[in-house]
Amino acid sequence: MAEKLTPREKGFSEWYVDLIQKAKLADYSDVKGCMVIRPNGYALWENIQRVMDKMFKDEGVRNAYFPLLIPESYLKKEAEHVEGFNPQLAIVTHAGGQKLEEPYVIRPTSETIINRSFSKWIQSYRDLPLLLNQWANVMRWEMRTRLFLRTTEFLWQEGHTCHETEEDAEKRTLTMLEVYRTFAEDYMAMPVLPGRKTESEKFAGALRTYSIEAMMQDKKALQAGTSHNLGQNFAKAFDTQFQGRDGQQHHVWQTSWGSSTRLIGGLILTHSDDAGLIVPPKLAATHVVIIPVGIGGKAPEAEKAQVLEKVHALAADLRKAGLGVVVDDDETKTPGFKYNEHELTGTCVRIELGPKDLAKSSCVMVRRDLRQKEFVPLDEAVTKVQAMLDQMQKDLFKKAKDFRDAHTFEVNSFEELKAKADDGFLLAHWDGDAKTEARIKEETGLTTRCRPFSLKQEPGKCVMTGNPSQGRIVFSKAY
RNA sequence: CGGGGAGUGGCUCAGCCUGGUAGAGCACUUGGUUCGGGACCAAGGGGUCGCAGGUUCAAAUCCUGUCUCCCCGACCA
Repeated sequence: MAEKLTPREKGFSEWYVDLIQKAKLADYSDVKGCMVIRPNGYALWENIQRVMDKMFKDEGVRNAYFPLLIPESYLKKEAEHVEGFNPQLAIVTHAGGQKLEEPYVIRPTSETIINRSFSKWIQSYRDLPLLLNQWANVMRWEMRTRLFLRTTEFLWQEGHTCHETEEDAEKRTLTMLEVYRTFAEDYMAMPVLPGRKTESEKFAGALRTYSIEAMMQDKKALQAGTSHNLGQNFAKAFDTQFQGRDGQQHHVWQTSWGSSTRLIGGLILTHSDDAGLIVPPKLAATHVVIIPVGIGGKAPEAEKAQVLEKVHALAADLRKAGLGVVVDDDETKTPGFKYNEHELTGTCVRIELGPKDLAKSSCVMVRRDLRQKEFVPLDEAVTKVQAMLDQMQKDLFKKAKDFRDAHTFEVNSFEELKAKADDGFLLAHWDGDAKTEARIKEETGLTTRCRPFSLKQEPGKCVMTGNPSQGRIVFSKAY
């Protein structure tokens, strides 16, 4: 007997692309490698922005904006940086009907142009720390693209900070990594491993790169955010100096950190099922959809009016509680159609309300991830929805974490590593040699993700407290 | 750039082998009946079959060239 395969089992990639298009999150564009983010998809981004922006501000970071175009010479000032990004650049050579004397690069990231400003703004240690963030689009000409996960143009935030000491920069790097960890786990319900990247995986121009790594439902890793300690590399290239407490000139110590619309891809790949999208309540634009039933065609007008009145009263109560509520009273569609439609687009909770419920002063509630009907008295509806959303947020995280833990293994030999190459996260010892890393990738398709560690919040900063993997590094196939 | 696959109404695809001037399902429009898990019936609108050559009385179909897209790898958030 052949088992019936679910869409995800048949082809994870196809399921993913199909879901994004069916849920109306995004489309392919005619512009190669670029995507069109539709309102459903953009709503997720807006919520990510809203939450993250608040977290940044709580850390003392302020928003600013820098130009899209960067003089090519700026990029060339930092040798590793230009070498790393060169193959991925889109370059503007003509403008105003003329060939430009110096081409402009469409930003792949903004360290260089921001440092140009930093070097003008910073005079003294009193100007430090300088903590900036920008919400922007960037462009990287990738060989292969995938909706949300890797597109030629993408939306992101990039934070850039300047500090007086190396220690301050390192603390900031870790603090922002912790912000990403918190956001991923507490809001996206996506468990992540914070850790340090290897030399070969590090950001071009950085001293050290840290990342958070998540596991998707196909057991592949997704780098969901990075935080770099830039040292003085860019400060030296752009001559960003300040007069220190000792009266001497010093180069600033810098960090940069970024996360992108890729997070939306991570959200989908972590939680969604064969019925469609599942969105953690804390990031959902629509928490509740109320579907009035028994209101079509020949239903008595009085009954219909009664149902609709109750539905709108309930919607008002839920909105008053701060929830995103949609009433789907479209009479041209059947309830069954609507159930499927809202499951596809990931509405967290569905409420069905019809004459039968009205008679009992109750309603039917269904949590998106469980899809089980529950009868709830109308006067308890609001508190019940809130409890359901809380529980759903927790359950999604737990489910994802259990999945990751069940697919994380310690391996102690190359043979074992190779044998388990498709099984998830492999914690292995590694001699630190880039050649070994390259050979393993060549032979198994595995890449190093990060060397995990724990982070601890202390007043005003965040510090590394230990290595839970006993010096092991995470190998995994990755997006 | 290598290895696969595909280009036919808005979408998914059949037709191609064995040439005869284009079909289905979904979606859309109109009317009617429906409406508690993707409703049904009827009537409509919409495509010169990726592009360019060639063979032929005749090309979606055969030949040559070309472009594009998707999947797997190399690059990468």
